[in-house]
Amino acid sequence: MDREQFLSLYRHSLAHILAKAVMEIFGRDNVQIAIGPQIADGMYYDFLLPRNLSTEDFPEIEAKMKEIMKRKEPWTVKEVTRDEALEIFRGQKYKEELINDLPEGEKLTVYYTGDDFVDLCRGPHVENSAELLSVAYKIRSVSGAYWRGDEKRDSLQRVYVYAFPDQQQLKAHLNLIREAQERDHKKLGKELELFMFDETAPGMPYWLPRGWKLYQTLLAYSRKLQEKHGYTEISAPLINKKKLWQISGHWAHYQNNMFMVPGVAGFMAADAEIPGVLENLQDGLDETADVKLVAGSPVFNRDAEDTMGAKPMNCPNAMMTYRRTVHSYKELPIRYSEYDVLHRKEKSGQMNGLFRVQEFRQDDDHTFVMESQIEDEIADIISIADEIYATFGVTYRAELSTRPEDFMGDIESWNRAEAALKKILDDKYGEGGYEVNEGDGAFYGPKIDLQIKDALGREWQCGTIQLDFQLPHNFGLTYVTPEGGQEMPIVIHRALYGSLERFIGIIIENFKGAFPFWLSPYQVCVVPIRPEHNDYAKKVVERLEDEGIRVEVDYADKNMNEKIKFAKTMKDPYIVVVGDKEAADETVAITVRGQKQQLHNVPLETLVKMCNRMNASHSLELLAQAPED
RNA sequence: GCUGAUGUAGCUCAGUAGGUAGAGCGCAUCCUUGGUAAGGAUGAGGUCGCCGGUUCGAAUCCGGCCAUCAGCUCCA
Repeated sequence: MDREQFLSLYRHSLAHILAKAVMEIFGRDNVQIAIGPQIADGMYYDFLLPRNLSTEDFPEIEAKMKEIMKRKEPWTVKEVTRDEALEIFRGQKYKEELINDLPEGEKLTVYYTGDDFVDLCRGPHVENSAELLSVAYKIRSVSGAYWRGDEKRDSLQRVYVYAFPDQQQLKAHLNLIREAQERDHKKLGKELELFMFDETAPGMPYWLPRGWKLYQTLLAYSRKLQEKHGYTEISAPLINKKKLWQISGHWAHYQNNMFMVPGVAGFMAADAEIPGVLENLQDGLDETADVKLVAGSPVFNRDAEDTMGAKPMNCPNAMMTYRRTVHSYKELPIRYSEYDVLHRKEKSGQMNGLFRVQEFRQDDDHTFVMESQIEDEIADIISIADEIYATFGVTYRAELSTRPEDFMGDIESWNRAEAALKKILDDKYGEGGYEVNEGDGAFYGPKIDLQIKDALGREWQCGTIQLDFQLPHNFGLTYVTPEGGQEMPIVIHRALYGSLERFIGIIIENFKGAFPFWLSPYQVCVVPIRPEHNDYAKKVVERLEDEGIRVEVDYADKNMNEKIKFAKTMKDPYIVVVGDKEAADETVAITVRGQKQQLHNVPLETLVKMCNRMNASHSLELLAQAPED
């Protein structure tokens, strides 16, 4: 048996033990058991319980599991028919549902642990609970989870358990988690003074001076790259009247995710009480409240014509920009890139540092093409993606999502578009070199998603390339064909960083805050040893700044160790110390981040050359010695 | 939105039989004039997330709200 099979065997078995333990603690008639699969670092089991669990329950459950294993009960497997299974699990509504959903005639297996616990399961399992005694496990957490992942169905309690073959491996895993916590971008963002949040603007980052330098560097890189590929940048209003959102379809489909500036219908002439006010439209009609309005209060009306919505996406305004004038087929493709601020209102509990915010920018683009240009254009986009991701040292994989059932447009266009996308992906990654999610595309067109993999092996969806037949239609976009007729262009939406905010969160964790030279907020920190060296330090700073190198310096009259400590805390790539010797020779002493040995007697011009070289090549590695030439 | 948890000085955190708060770092001032990660002394700094309740008295107990974290669901 290989490791994978072994892991699967005892993790599944342990899930049964967990379920049995919970049933014994709460009484079997008070517990509805759902499902208990294995996951990457252990397993979980979902329960419906008479009360909510908390961390205080963990020791009792863990002890009960151990107690059950110590009974050394035999496990027996039994093949049953559907009716027999329904009899066995009578009263367990989730099990009954699962059994009823299995295809007619399918053989079912049930596993008994001792003679008082049985679970529906494909197996295989251990033969005796005693085999599990050596396994290391620990309850990780409890969280809410919906039955079958559907928020309209029962809310269950999911008990997560770490499970490994032995204590050592469990410990190693806990260390990996600690490593991930150390890389946590929320923690590093604070330490490195990159960004902050305030409760008055949930999910909306404040970019601090250092973080903003990083942000601007990313933008500059994207701009420069895209300029080479024929992109032109635009900027458009952040809020538009509801009319625009009605045309684009956001008013009907995305309103709950939009920040609104409601129109004012007027002001209350007198105090009034309005009964039957719903807190949330989606909550149904059961919970209403009375709302008191005092005289003079404005009466907001979201349905008023002058209601404005903050844009959650750039597309509608890009359509407006295209529509400004008549376009010839000769102009296409037209590529409008933009980095405007977007707002998306999230349900509370969805925010997560920079990974999930309510205000962000994308490296967005809308390219207007003729159908015949799709293939070349997307190949070009992918070549940009290759370059960007390689620059950050991350690998990625592509996923194709195809026509859903509720698609819009004619099926012929869909087929041709999907064939074009497939051909590009086949050429690029080889057949089968990418995943296909049948029916997972947006209703307005098929899409390619790009998932990157970071230093800890975690995957993130960043890039997305989507074809759109719907918006050009809604906005009545056309171009003039060679024959003088009118044709609708197809729009390609694409972003490669995805959101700058999320991308920065990812790279903070990927690099553990020690950014490549070209990306570092400050690239060089100059440390004059004594105030009398400030003049020379200033000369060094000016020389570097002339070259566009980001430099910080501390001229204060204090111990140089304090200055060095600050620069190291901030993970500046180069710390340049200047004293008597350096001032006399016009050299610098460089401390390279992550390297103990310092570089002495480096001519100032050599330092300039080193910095320029790394900036030009966007290199991932820090030059750790002065180059020969 | 759901489940669990958290919210004390700028930061990291102590502080419960309920009696109006502490440390380290950071900051300010002075001394130290220094060659690669914390020199020394003194000092300032807190409506204990917000609102309400219980109590003679609440950082501490109870309720509501807000924000954040780990997940679920959704997503860039």
